[in-house]
Amino acid sequence: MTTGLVTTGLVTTGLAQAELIAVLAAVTGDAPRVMTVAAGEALPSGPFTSSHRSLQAGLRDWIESQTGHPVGFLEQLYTFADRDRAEEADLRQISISYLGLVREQAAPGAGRPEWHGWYEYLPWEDHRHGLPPGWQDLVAGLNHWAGTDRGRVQRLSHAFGLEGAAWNEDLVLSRYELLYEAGMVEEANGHSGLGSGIGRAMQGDHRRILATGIARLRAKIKYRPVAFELMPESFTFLQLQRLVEALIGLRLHKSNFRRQIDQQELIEETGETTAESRGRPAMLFRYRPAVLEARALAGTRLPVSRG
Amino acid sequence: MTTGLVTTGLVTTGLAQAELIAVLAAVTGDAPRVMTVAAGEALPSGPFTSSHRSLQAGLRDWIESQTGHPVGFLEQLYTFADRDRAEEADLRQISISYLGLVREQAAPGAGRPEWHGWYEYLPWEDHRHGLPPGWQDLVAGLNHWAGTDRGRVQRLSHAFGLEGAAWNEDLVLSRYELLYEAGMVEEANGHSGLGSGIGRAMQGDHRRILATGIARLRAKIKYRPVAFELMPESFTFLQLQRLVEALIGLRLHKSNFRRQIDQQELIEETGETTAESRGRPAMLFRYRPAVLEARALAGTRLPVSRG
DNA sequence: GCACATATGCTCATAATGAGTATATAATGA
DNA sequence: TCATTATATACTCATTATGAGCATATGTGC
Repeated sequence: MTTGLVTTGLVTTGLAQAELIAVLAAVTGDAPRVMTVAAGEALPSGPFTSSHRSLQAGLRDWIESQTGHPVGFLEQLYTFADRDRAEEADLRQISISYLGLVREQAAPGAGRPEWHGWYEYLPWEDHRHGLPPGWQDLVAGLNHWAGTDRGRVQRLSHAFGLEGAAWNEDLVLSRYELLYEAGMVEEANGHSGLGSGIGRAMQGDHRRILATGIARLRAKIKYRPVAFELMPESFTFLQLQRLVEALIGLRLHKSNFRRQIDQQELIEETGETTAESRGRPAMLFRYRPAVLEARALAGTRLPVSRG
Repeated sequence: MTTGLVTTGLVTTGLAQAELIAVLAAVTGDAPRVMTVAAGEALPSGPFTSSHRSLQAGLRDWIESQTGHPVGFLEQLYTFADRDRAEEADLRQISISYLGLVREQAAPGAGRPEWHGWYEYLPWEDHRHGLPPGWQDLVAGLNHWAGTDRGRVQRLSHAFGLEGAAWNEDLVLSRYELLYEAGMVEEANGHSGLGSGIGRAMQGDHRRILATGIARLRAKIKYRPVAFELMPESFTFLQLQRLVEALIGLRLHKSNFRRQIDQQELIEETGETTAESRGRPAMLFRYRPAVLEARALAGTRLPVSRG
């Protein structure tokens, strides 16, 4: 193959150590969870070679064997190679990360992978009940770091919704990176282990990868009906709403949420109802996969000229 | 590091051959272009090792040395590893692809990389002047392939805007993949080289990667002001519009486009005007990078409850 | 029956969008 | 000079989408 990059002396050989890392998400009740290993301190990962035909296929098989449930949705997140911890000189570590959605969590029998709540690791991301605990300190710490630096102040305002800016739930990664820069997460200080940082730490850059996965999911849920990958077969409107709220970390307006789902015609009544809680029983719905592709990619935001 | 993947016998070693592939885009007049090597038959690529601190930094340096212009925007696209052409058994080929935006194309002196129009490779993607040439044959070929298969017919309708469905400019990759499945691009037939397929072929899966890059750019332009990365310092409204039209392959409504740009406050007048063409001279504008982050991420499409 | 709780439906002001029309300002040439 | 042409810029208006609040329906528990 003709390559342009070689001629510049950028590289000599392309050998690298390849690794897969998975952000596996599930939702239990109103708690979004992620699959972990190492007692909740790492995302599941492992080296990658050619025993499977494709990255995706291998990962899918593995996840299904681990969780006991099929992976509805599996998407590549990002490939990291910037680590300083290249163990051998001239041999690069490449980590390919994936986001997967699982309908239910496996029974945690026999030392199997554990599931932990997202917001243990990123507590500042949950705004469902107003400002999350520790918010004052967090903002104070960030402001101290920013000082009078115009650029830093602006980045903070934008990412954390300060000074009149609105909170944008999608900016999960920006927020983590700012906290890292500000030295307010444990990982930034070489895992000093003093419990000094905000939220529970993870090994290496795994918490950063988790943030990448959550950011992707929060963005995706707005134009693709991925939420149904996490729901049971039939569900009520409120269950669906609670799930979406759990993922994006915000409360939604009830009847407007209904209206939006309604007019997209993504779901249909099963005919049955629930009588679980006290109030009026809710109708049960099921997802209509037939229209999946056709709808759900609505908003273009460009003034396209028709005719 | 504790790994979960190892225990399942999925892998034994993680050694792989790593390669970088770049989709570099520029726009000349109203023609979007991509940088190529090998006489227009391949995207620039090369092996990757650890002589640079990060993937991104190395690629950036290299691009700037090649094009003579700084890369305004550089974003990872996708990592491919599913190729069957693993040259050595047990040694995986991993290709990490990037999308980069360049303001001007380099002077093509001395056998340097060439720039070619996107739509040479993907002619069915340009709908600025109505249906592109060869559209009838393309649809006929696809329909022949689909036959009476419900699934295929629906995928075609969705991706190509047939049977009442609207054309969605973002579905570049889906369209290429359908054409590949239908055997209507040369790459699907092992590069028979008969000129049998639609559009100009590329080596390996490079045309697929190009489609991935265009898809990403078309999607991104709707919520991030990336178009300015391709514009000169000052420009008129119409120039900006023509550029966006070139990228998305559609015509836009003039005054609505103005209004949308206007109310986002992304640009400001320079005070000068052009007198290039016959009509009334247009005002010149410049981009306002200060508000870049703050605006431009408008549409959430979720009924968030405020207060 | 009554209080309560939840589900579902309706209204309404405001904003965003798609489409079209009107006016302004230049070059060009009879 | 002055109509013609071409482009730029500014308004208008119907339709739809969105955010917010209120009203009604239908169950449980006592």
